[in-house]
Amino acid sequence: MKDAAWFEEMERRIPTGEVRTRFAPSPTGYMHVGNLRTALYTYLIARHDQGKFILRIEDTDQGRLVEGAVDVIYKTMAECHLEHDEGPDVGGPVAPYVQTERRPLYKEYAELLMERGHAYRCFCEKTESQEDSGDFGRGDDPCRAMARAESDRRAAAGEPYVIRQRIPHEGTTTFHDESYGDITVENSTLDDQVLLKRDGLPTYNFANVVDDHLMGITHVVRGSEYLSSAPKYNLLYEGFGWPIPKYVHCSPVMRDQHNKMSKRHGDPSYEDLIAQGFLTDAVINYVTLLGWSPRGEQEIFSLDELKQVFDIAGISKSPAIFDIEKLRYFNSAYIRAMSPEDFAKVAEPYIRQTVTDPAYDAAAIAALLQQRTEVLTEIPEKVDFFDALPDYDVELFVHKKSKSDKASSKAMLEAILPVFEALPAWEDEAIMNAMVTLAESLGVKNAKVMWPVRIAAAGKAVTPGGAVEICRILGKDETLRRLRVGLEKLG
RNA sequence: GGCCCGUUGGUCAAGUGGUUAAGACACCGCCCUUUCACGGCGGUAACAUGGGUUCGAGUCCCGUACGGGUCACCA
Repeated sequence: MKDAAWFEEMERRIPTGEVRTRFAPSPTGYMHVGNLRTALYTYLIARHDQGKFILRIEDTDQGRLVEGAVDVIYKTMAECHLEHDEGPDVGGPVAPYVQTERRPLYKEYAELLMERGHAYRCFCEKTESQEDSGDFGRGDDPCRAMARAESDRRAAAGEPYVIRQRIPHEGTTTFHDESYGDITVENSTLDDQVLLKRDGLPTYNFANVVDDHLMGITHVVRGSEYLSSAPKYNLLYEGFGWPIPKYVHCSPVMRDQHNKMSKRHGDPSYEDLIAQGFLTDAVINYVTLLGWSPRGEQEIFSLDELKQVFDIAGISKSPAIFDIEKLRYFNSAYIRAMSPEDFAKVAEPYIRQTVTDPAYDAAAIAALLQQRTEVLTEIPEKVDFFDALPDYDVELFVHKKSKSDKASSKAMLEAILPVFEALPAWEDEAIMNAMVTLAESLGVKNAKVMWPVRIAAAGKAVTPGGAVEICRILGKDETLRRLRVGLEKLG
């Protein structure tokens, strides 16, 4: 064990005088929505107070490491603009930021705790069944009462052991959570949890306390599943004589009344949502509002705005059900708010999935789509008629509101065909004028001419943009061809 | 099962003893509109439940029900 000077040196390194929060994922795969929300809250709490946001990788479970998972974390956080001030890739004053690289530290602190009587070695066989292992911690672990001399002797002899926390049998422990308030539990309900595993690596609970303290973390933000282990954390902090950070426990994000969002149930992760055509900013905005509410009535917030207005007091205690419908609404709002150029850029790959003819201008099509797109993935199907006129049902020409039927549609198409043919310039205004003029001369409403033109041009009832825009983009020749196809269908 | 937490419309939620119980999504209706959409206006719809405390309770206390979490050498 290190001497007092070493521990003092560790204390001196700890940054003070600023808000410091950390996002501490374990690299087990993709970023699920609950994780993203926790990361977001953690980030916003730091940024709101001009504090530091730290990324720490919790990889103490050797059995669950997933290759490439750390990269997914970096990538997702960068995409979401959750830039961290300290972390494995950027360094910082309390490096390293990966728990397996901090391995020697935990042993020192576990021994310090043992020195102070708040922990002890346990030489019992590792139990496989959960029921058995549960029994141990309640205080009847025979090793708890073992004399220190014997413990030292067996350890020196190379006998494997774990280090357990010595929880008092009597009394109660109270901890304070920023949103749940004070919570008090009987110490007798707490178990002598393992601090240092047989493999020498710390358990999550122990590594967290040591790292959070050594990294100067002021706000511990995490899921509410850790609420019940919080008393044991307090006992640990007290055992070390360390200040207790502010706890912010967040309720889970649910898929329905009974189940958390989970990959197992087929619920989307952040990556999935993006693949489904959602915009990062919309996802961030929506997820932030799942379990947190601002003071006013504004709902659309940029990340910068969130940094200003986010406050811990707005975090709710009860679980929130993820509603993809509302996400769709946010997404459409974000799409509509984009500049036409930006939207064209993100929409083009989707447009080109079905509109492969380079003669059709993707930016022009994007302009039609922007006001009526909820998710990007619905774009290909919306514009597939440009490449190939669908084999549509002739009944589409029947439309009550414009008083169109098959006979009138046929008459209108026959009448507009020569007018279109004679048009010198194929532009919106000319196309519109042609149809309006025809309608006037025939004494019918504009819609009566425009309805069949749009149907014939697109071959579907719902289209992005009206008859004019569609004809313009199709070009004169193709429009005329399609109008003739329509006439054939109408007999 | 023990312990802990939670419970306002279908969903997200405001609300911190006195309100006609906000707002948003979804839904319905109307208007606008060359279709759809967008937009505008309006509407349906909630304090889990039983006891207290109080002049007065969604708000405070106790019980009940329901839901969730936790009880690993996982995080």
